[in-house]
Amino acid sequence: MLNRVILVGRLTRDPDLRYTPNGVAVANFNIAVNRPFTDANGERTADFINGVVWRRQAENLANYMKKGSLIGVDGRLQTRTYEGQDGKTVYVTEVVADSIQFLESKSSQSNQSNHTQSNNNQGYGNQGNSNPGFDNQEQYAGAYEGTNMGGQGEPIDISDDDLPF
Amino acid sequence: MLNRVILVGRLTRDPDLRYTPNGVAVANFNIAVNRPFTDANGERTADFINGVVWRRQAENLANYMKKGSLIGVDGRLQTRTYEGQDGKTVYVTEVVADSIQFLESKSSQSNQSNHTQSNNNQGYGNQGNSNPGFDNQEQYAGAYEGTNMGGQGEPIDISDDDLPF
Amino acid sequence: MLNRVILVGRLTRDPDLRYTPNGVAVANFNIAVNRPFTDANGERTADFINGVVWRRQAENLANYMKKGSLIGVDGRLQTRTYEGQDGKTVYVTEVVADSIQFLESKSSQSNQSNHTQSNNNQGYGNQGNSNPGFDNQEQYAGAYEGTNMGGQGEPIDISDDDLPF
Amino acid sequence: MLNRVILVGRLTRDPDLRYTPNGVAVANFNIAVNRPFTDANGERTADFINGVVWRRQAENLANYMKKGSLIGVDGRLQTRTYEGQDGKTVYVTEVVADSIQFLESKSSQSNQSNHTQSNNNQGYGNQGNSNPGFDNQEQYAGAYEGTNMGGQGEPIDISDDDLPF
DNA sequence: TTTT
DNA sequence: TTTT
Repeated sequence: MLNRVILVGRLTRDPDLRYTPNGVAVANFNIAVNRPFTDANGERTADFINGVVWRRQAENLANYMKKGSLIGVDGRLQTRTYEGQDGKTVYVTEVVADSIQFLESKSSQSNQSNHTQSNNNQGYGNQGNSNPGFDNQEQYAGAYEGTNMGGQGEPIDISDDDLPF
Repeated sequence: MLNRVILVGRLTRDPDLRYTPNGVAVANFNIAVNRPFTDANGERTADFINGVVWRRQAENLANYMKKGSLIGVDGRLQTRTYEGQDGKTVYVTEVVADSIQFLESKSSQSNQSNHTQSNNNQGYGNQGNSNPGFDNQEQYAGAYEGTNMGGQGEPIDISDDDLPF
Repeated sequence: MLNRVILVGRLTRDPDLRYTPNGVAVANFNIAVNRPFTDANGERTADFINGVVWRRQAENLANYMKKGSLIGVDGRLQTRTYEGQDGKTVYVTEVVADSIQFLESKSSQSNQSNHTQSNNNQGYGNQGNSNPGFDNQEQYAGAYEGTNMGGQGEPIDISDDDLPF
Repeated sequence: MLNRVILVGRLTRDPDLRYTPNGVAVANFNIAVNRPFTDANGERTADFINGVVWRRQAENLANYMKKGSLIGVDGRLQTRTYEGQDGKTVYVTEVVADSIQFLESKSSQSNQSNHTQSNNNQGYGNQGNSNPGFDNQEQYAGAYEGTNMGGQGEPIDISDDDLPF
């Protein structure tokens, strides 16, 4: 059934990249999407939305985006439940991203310190081919991702083919 | 910021219509949106998504749709928190509908009993004018709503103006 | 870049199914999407939007939907130009469907004559396997398609696996 | 009926701001939306999509965005026809924007000359109140618009209330 | 348990 | 705490 979510927002923390036992990359993230209106107290508010993305796009997200980065997300809304530490069922609603567009590169962001390695994706030698044979149409969605390493303060869309992996 | 959700799904229960202290109608609902694929066990699964809709559309939803009805939803994704009965913070993600399209009328549904009044919207004398001066553009979104009282088993889109209130 | 279109509308004519020289199925269609408001003369109007869909979904669309059928479309907006018969450039904007949801089956529609074969998809012996090895993720999108051969006047979502090809 | 389009792209020319005889602002624009894949020749291609936006957002678009600016668009797909100079009917498909998000301000763009007044919105004394009483919910959509006059090369979302008109 |  |  029709199920489509499109968001533009800022990462509220660095993406959390992990690998399944089978070596498939998956990144969890949370973005703040500012509301177009102020609340009763005249404060601007935001919605804080959880998302998940898989495979190469997960790795790209973790490698190029960090807390504060602006991204566009095109995906589906999914729900799941799990048992909380207190034994109660917890209900989760999150966006499973089909594609993520980088609207602002790390290097175009101001408070660039880089002495802290906030990137939580270090040293998995098998990243490059953790997803062999990923040559179907879904790949194209992956190419939504753009990035920009030049720091000229401007988002650029580049193809997956141009990314360094 | 861009925040858009579009869903087609079936109500998992009758819509829950209430009124704010100021007399503004608001309906909560939950829809099952079938996933386009089967899970690991070959089972078709669904996402169960909560939604909210306001004013006239809330009343229309409660009046014309019920558990099992198929609807289309166009809205925004919002998050909020509240304190659970155990004092813990509960996180809620739900769709705030800008417009709802009725894709199947009550009368076109099969197990039509109608001896049970499952409709939980009875006898609020102020419904009709609970939203005076609602004559702005947002009204047009309201007109997304279609309904169909003839029971010919076919969705019809009609304007708010054609609805009996 | 983000590019997403979601529509619900009725086919203004039977889908036009063709095959590329390589045997890939492609269906062109046009849907009327009713506007949520009336025009200056109080008339309800519609937008008439062209769409294209590929492969198995093209065949399903042609096989199960016809003029008047209600469908949901999730896709991308694309533009192209061609040279008209008068030598002038013609600009085309159309939706390339990633997935199509059948919201009303042929059999649930009223003026069912069936003595005319309005279906323009006849006798291509190779349909069934015109797309061998179509077993990637894009397939799941295909499973958005539902159909309903029972004629009980109600849309049903079934998996591609349940379709007779 | 459901009709939703979401795009992120760059203006291919300066927005064209005009006023109706009644003094209502309307801006036409065209954006290039890069496709996520390369064509048969390995070239990256784009779709060139026409859009329209009304009232305050039209004025904001013309005042703050120019050729090359990156914007997000949330709207509806509409079609219309007109008679061409050769007497033939021309079919137009365009996006009517409900809201536009500024993802890059003029000042954050590099080739900033500003000695040419590319802004085609000059001196209409009635702009400020061309839309009296525009204080309904649709206004909030207007607040999607962000801009950024500081030139720090970073998109900012601000409320309509913060805009200098 | 929040971004700018 | 789930629809068909």
